[in-house]
Amino acid sequence: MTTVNALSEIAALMGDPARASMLSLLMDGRAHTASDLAHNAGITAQTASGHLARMFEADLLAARAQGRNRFYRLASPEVAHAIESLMALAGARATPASKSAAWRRDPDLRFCRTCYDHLAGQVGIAVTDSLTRQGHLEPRGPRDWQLTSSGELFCDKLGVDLDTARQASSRHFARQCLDWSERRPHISGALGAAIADTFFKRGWAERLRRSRTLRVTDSGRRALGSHFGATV
Amino acid sequence: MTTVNALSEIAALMGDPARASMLSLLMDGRAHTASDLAHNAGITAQTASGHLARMFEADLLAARAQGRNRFYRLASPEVAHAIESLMALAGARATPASKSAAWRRDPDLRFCRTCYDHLAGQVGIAVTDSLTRQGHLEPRGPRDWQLTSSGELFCDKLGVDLDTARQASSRHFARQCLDWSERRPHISGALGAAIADTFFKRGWAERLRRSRTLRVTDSGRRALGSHFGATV
DNA sequence: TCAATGGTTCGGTGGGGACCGAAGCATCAT
DNA sequence: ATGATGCTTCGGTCCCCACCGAACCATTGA
Repeated sequence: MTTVNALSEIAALMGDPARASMLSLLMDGRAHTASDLAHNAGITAQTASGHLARMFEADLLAARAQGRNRFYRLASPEVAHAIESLMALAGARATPASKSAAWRRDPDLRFCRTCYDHLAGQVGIAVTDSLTRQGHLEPRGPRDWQLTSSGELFCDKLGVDLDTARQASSRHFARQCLDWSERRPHISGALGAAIADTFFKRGWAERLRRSRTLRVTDSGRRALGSHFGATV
Repeated sequence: MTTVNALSEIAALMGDPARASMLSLLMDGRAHTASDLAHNAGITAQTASGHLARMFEADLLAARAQGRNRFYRLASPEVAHAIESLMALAGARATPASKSAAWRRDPDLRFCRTCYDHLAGQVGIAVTDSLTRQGHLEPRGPRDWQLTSSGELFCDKLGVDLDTARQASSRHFARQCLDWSERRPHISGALGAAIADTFFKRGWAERLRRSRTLRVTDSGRRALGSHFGATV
């Protein structure tokens, strides 16, 4: 009886068109802002806020506040699995993310920029992905990474000033920072800043005017390919 | 867009407490009369009739008229799987305190039950674990298993009807089904059904009246020990 | 044929919840 | 400071739908 009630409660949450629309968007596995989800569902922000709070309360969603924004994502692979199995019943296929629309506006800023003192945008994500893919970085806690021994070697070879980075004991060493354009975490903290410094020192990237936008140089593109296996 | 609407419609159907109660009863894989389902859900016959018609229209249920009675059953294993995956979410949400309270009332259900047409609960997990541990079953893709050559031998020795199982080419042969009480996959699909049939045929387990709960016989316990190396 | 039983259709009622306007807080920008 | 932006809370309206009473149809058994 209790399990039946729980079943109906979960299903009822997914059964509202607005909430289903949000969940469907979140099926891309990334985090989206509350206003993004509201706009996509065709409802006002205050209505969406209520929906998101209810789904968060039911552990369907996880939330993370960053600045003025509040990012929501699916709470677990099990949630995605349940949604997918419901979609299978309807004979519908999972919708891949259509990001072409968002890509058009301000492409340079989305490509590469600073996030305070570290790299963000597609380049920041590419660097982070490369480090994790090669086993240089592994998760430590919910919002941090830790550098593996191979990661230390890699950074030394690259010329990243790890000693200075480690002296800033008051700040996180390898922090996850959520990227607002890519909606995925990139590396920040002392290590992220040290990596960005390396990019500047070696002439791989340079700041534009007085903006956060960065220009990736030709040698920078080559470096991204050779050191990080990224084609940008 | 259309796929989102379809998702919300299916979920909304499962989101009503009365309908969820009916679906939960039908999870035993058998057919039940409309009045049976109505009584179980605690609603009048005419209300239940409306619910059943809607779920039938949405292809969640299949119906068969026999005399004055009308029997309803789940339309497909996919429906059962979707319900099971929602139950997994609901079970995860429950706090340990209330969870144990709910399960203390029905420990047998958690121990052994049918999930549509195959074994679930601790016994279902034990069988599945044994098969993988002995190398009879190995992962194939994200949600399937495949039977190894030693697995075929093992099934033959056990008396599992593999030929019939293979003839059901429209359904998955060895599917992973997430168990809501154990939170781990057990084996479903045609092979899962064939294994469950073997348990019934050899008198290792028997259905309890009007429920998904199974009783494991003494010989069943011995068989679990000798064939599957499980102490239950 | 006439009851008895199982199931469905119809009409009216009531409650829950989805929705938005307005207002209140935060954070970021200039 | 001042405004702009993102998110939330509060209050009130409105609509959908679950529910039941009553009547109707179909099958069975006498």
